[in-house]
Amino acid sequence: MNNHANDAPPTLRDVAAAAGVSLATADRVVNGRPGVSAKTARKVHEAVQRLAFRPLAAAAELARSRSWRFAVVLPGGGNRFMMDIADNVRAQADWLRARRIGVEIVETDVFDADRLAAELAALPGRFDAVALVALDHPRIRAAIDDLVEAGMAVVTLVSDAPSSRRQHYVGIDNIAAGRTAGSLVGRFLGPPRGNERGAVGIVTGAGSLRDHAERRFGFGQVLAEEYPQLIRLTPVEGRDDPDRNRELVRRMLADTPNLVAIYNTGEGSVGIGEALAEAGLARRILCVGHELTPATRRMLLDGTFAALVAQDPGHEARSMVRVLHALVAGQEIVAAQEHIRVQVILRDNLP
Amino acid sequence: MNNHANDAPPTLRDVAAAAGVSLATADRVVNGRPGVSAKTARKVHEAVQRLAFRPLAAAAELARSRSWRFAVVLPGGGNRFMMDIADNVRAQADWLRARRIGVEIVETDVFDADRLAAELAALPGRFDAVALVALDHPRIRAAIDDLVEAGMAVVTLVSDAPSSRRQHYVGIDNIAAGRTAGSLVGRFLGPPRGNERGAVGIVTGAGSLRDHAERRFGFGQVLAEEYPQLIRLTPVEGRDDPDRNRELVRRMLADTPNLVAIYNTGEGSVGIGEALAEAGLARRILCVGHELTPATRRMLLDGTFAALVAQDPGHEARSMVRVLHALVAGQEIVAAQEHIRVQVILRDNLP
DNA sequence: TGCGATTTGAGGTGCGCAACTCAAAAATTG
DNA sequence: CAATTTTTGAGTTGCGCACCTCAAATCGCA
Repeated sequence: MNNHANDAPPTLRDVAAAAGVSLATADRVVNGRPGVSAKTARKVHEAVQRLAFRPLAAAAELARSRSWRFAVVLPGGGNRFMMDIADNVRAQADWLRARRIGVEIVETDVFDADRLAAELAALPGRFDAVALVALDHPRIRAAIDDLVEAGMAVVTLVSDAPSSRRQHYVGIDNIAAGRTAGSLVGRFLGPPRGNERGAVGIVTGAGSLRDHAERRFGFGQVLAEEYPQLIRLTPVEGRDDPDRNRELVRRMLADTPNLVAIYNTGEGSVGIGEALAEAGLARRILCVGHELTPATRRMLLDGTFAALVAQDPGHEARSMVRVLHALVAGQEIVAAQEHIRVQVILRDNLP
Repeated sequence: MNNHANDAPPTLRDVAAAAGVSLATADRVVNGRPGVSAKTARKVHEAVQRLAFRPLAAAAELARSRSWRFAVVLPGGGNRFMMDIADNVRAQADWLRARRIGVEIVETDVFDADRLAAELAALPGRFDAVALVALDHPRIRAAIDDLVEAGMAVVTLVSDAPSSRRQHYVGIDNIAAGRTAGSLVGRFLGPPRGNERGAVGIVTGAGSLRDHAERRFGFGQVLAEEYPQLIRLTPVEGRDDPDRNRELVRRMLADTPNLVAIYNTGEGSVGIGEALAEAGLARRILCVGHELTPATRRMLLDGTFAALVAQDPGHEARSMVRVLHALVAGQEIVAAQEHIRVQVILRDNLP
């Protein structure tokens, strides 16, 4: 199926010759510079098509000789998953250096809209592009739009702000993630036994982050549609904090004798495991949570958690950098490569 | 935590200056050319460390001005998953051209060891590197070792030949994949009801491909350890052919009144779905299979299959090319990026 | 026809590195 | 010590492209 077996890839010089124009003109057309008549431009474009010309990536990059500065705005406060992302960005240091890309990680309180907005407003001029964990808040949306207005490339990370003008979102479909968790809970519990209706507890981080809200929504959807025999308890907010989660689950266990499962939409699952262990109910109440951390890995192995719904922080860190680079350098984004999967992790397919 | 805020990355020229040697000497050391005293080499290495020097990828690639030819040896015969891999390789055409990499896809009968070995023996000279779906056979192992001996980079794809000297394997851990399928079947079936012991049918492709054998092994392991109440039927071989599989499952249904689940280690799941539909047993017998194709996607959506264990052919195609390129160009392989995940796909997290 | 505006060609420079040559300097040897 | 070998420096070339200048050619229009 190969057309031109002729090995050496064509250069811009070849294109110019094939089009019957000078190198300068071919260059003007290919790089969209002005001062070329429509007719000549067409000749060049045809030659590009015919020869399947692609500028050699290395030569183009070298000649352009630009360097880039990216900012990555992450929530501070020891969130394990966010630390994983930061570590994975740092792990790319060599790769980034070799491409003249400088990345600065900015830690901030993403729950404080004013603070985050101020942080964002300080970025233009100092950076060419930003990735941020977005808070779904009008002020943040406006701040993002201002960044785009200022000519920066902006991508959201992990939690999206779809109504803003951000160019790209690096993260999972959180409704699908919630639905997946719902299906796992429903199927793992199995068909109802007799007339007893089991109750399912929902532990969540905070109402203001879009990702958690979407997960709750997807989870509720599946349970309502497919497993109507299950009673969904009102979600309790533990702000991703293990200690708060422990306390909340203690109370949940005390109040709900028919509790059969717990779903945690966010971090701090270890608190849930502790509360269950105290009550001697580990492995007797089905638990499904999110994200693979040392703590959740342990609880998956010991059976406290039956499954995790996860996204790969390494993939996200690499994808984010690639996307930012493609955006600022005007390159194409390989959609399939940048699609972040909703992973189901059982004890048996732990990475 | 940044050390040298000084923005512009150091060049080899800077390294030479810092080490107090000439550019030529610095170049000799960095590129491992002979004729440099140990003492001088040390000085240069120290300067490289101190300045955190990395050759600019674009400049190095441009200067080397080499082109590469890769061969990808895939099984012919319309296997959907393999076609997906081929398509994903072709989809990288532009990316590959821009890096002077030519890829040729070679279709062959990987089940025929002699034919495959002959095909492999013809590669040296014409190609710099090979990726192949390996048959676990002494003759193939020898053929792979010959390729490596001839100086080619060799990676196995999808099915490994660990005892050969191939430099890398691009694919999933098939034992883990089988275990995952086993856990899904066990958990989805739920606790035993009364004294009835359900039977689990196993449909497999062929004994000679290592990937299928490993999946059967992992599946059997989990069922034996965790779900002893389930009876495992003797695996039946359908050679990944839907028609054969349909016939085999027809017979299985006739012979096994207590059949509760079917696991297919390979392709051709659609035949299983058809046999179940004929018998009016779709959605009543739990099915778990492998790989996401149009057919399995449909059966996942209509509930015939409860889950799929999958690997991402796009990821594998891209990873394979990256790894081959890194191997021939002497670059580093980013292990985390190249790790292929064992994915669990439910109706809710379909990509 | 002649004028100015537009289009095109020719050529140069630099990006950072790999790879090479040749001569000079230093170290090693008999 | 001289003769040799080893090490080092200085310099060149080319990779393919982006980006620039300047002059020549062509065009449209009055």
